[in-house]
Amino acid sequence: MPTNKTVSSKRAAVIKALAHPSRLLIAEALMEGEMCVCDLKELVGADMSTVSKHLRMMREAGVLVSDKRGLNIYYRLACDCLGDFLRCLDQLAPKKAITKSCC
Amino acid sequence: MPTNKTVSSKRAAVIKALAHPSRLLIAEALMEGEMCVCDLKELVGADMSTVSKHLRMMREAGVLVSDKRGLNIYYRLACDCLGDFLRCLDQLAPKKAITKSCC
DNA sequence: CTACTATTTGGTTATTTGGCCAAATACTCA
DNA sequence: TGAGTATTTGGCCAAATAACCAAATAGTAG
Repeated sequence: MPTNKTVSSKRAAVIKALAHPSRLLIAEALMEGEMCVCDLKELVGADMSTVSKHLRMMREAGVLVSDKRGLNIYYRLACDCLGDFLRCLDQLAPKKAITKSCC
Repeated sequence: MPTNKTVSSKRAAVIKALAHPSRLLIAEALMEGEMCVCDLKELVGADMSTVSKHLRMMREAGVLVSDKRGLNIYYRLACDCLGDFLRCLDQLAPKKAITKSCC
């Protein structure tokens, strides 16, 4: 039986695949529909090799699925739960200090 | 107006706060209710200073809220959307290879 | 005030990450 | 076959991360 720590590690690896500005930008764009690497390169504005490595990481984590058609490789999201999660996160307010229970 | 990239960066910073085995373990534990640092130290099994730094990061990202009572500082989750998201992620299957469209 | 407890902060180190460039693959089309 | 296009891989370097230990801080209780 898997321990709590094992489960958390696996989940964290998936979450890490989304925890980078460029990778999240890619995931957000793919919520609208599939895109090829060259489109994503334009979107991110980085070297194609860099984008390719991000995509590989996301694919290996199970977040993305790829599909080769013609000259291009198209990527799309493997799950549809991202939107709800992001909407929820957007409501959070970053804090710097420790909140005291009283005032 | 914020650009897509700016939005993604802010969101990614929040997600990053969850993208570490120990930090996710902490977040999962806090889904059951608040805990103090010393409890979380036992849970994670790392040096208290290490745990404290993880907690600080999560708090600054807005994921956790802290609350000092008596000698202890209690942490709890700032949002309740984690459970649904994790259930969704658990359905993903990590892949190594690029999937061909045909067979 | 002093000792004690819980937590945070600072310093150091080893590891991981993310970026670019250049080269290698893989595949299509003429 | 050979050129051309799309993508991945390998190498390298700078920067960020995460761990521990030791020391500082804040607050409580005697």
